Amino acid sequence: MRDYGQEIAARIAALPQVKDAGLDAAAVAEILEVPQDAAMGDFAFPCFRLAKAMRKAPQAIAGELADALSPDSCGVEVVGAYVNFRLERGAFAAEVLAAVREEGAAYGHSGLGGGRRVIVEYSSPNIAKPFHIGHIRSTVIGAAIARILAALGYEVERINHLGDYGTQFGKLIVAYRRFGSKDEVEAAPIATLLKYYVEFHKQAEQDPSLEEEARAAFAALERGAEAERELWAWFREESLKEFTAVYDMLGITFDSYAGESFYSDKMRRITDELAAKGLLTESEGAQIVDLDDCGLGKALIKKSDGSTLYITRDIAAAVYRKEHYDFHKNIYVVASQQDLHFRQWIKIVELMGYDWAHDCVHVPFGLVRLADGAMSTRTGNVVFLLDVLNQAVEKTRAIIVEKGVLTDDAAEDGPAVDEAAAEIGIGAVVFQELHNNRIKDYVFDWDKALNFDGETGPYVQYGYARAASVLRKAEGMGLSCNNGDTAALTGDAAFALLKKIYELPQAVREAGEKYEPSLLTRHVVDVAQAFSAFYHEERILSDDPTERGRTEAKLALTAAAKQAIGNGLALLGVAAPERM
RNA sequence: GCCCCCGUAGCUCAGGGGAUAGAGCAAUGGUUUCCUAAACCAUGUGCCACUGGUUCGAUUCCAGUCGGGGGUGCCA
Repeated sequence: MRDYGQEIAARIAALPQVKDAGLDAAAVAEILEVPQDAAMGDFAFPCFRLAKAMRKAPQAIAGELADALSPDSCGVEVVGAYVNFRLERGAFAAEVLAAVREEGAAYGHSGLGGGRRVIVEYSSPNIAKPFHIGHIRSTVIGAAIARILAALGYEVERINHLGDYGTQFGKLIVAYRRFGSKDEVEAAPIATLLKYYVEFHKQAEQDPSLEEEARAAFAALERGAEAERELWAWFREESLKEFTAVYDMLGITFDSYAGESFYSDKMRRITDELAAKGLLTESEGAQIVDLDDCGLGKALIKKSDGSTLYITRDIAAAVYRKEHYDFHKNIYVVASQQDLHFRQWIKIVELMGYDWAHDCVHVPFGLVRLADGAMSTRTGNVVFLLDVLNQAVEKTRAIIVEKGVLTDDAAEDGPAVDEAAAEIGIGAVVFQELHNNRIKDYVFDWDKALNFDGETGPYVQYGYARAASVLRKAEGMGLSCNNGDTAALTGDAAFALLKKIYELPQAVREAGEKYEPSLLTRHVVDVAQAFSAFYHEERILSDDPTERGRTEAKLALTAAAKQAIGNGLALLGVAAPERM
């Protein structure tokens, strides 16, 4: 597809006045903007920056540039210090529709990545603890980033760095030995293990020696003690079963579940290497790397009892991944709380002499709170993800039944209502998670989570379903959506929609470059809003033979809007129902 | 104490040197003999936390202040 912004930038940059001012096409493209008010035009070039070099008022410069440009374009006008450009609407429509039709499900994708390998680590729950609403963030944001990068032509490796190691397992082992029961665990693994975990902390408050005992149990596990190892493996296996059910609901997959335990035998090498490179020093009986000079404090590598900490595991994991995958980028979708942790270990890897330290990227996100305070598995103040998903599905089912369209329309499909309720309800939860800047903290609110009006997943899905419905009817009427008279698409609503569709690939690219799925989510909302406005403003279907060319052009636009919305939703991991 | 992030409409949030600062929710009014009303249209609100600096121009960049959150050695 043509890049209109680049073309206009090139034309401006070719002008002698602009050349003399020292601006090349890339610099002009950087300055060129899209006016916030569409009435101003489609692209705008502000002339303020030329004022110094040309020693003239910006307004005068704008007039001069417009005069120089106008012989080969009719869509140029001057407003104040801006040169505004207007696209030729019919030709633009033909260009965009052809591109979407040709690229289909790959519209918005590109070869930017050139097949370079990128690791995305996400989700990474702690085994033996249930998924709460806080865990949805890494899971859903990470999966979206992975899909977006894959669409941009990177070879993506998805890693679930399971929290399947550490002192917490010492706690569980101690708890299980003190008051656990095998039957109870097997009946409901995560709920039971969580109960033990909570009970452990309650008892540890009375008897602090339990903490010591737990540390000892983990130290034994790390040494490879048979009994501890067996219990640990059992806990891991049982809880993984339950996680898989949630991932299935969300449609999320991984290429590797190599978690912390996977690196348990790869850490000796790291601590040896740190010592050999003179980075390790002893302090209060523990081994540390002193990063005070970089303003990063002191990083604890090895505890005084000889066991390691997660920073050592992260370094070992990074070294392993570089050797095993030879990544171009190694991306960690992990809460912003761990910012210092990442800055510390990435700095340590750099000090070890590995220049690829700079290819390790922490992609942080803000935390989820409840109205009555921080969520804590330990104290039981939690909202479970499964409950949220189920409630969203149930509410959706109620709406579907109330509306009745789906039950009548697709009664012969039988499970159509179940399927749609799942797609829409879960889609709503996922979509909302991807709607805001990931760095923002937020307070979980049931009413908001179950609101399906306005800028929400169901709103976007509804636009998609309506487009699908129009296209189904058109097919029944023997109308095509593959051609038509694009002069029918020069109305404001149609043109606004075309521009949003045209901008989708750029939104995908920016979302990938900034690891910020919300940029894509917002754009998909824009496309859906533009389609809704178009749908209301202009009647699409008509059986008038003299109107056929115009009707088919509108159908082509409807098909393109459906494709753009569908492609965007697919990258976000939200289903696109054909009916709702 | 020190470090990091955030502060924009009643609420939830976009925007991010430049043309009158935008959406959604909530509120009010309107739109269905017409392609799905989970929709569309209309109406109102802003010392863009504060103070200073850089700039032709700052809500946007820089410094400081205040407010909120997070982190800050034997959890992850």
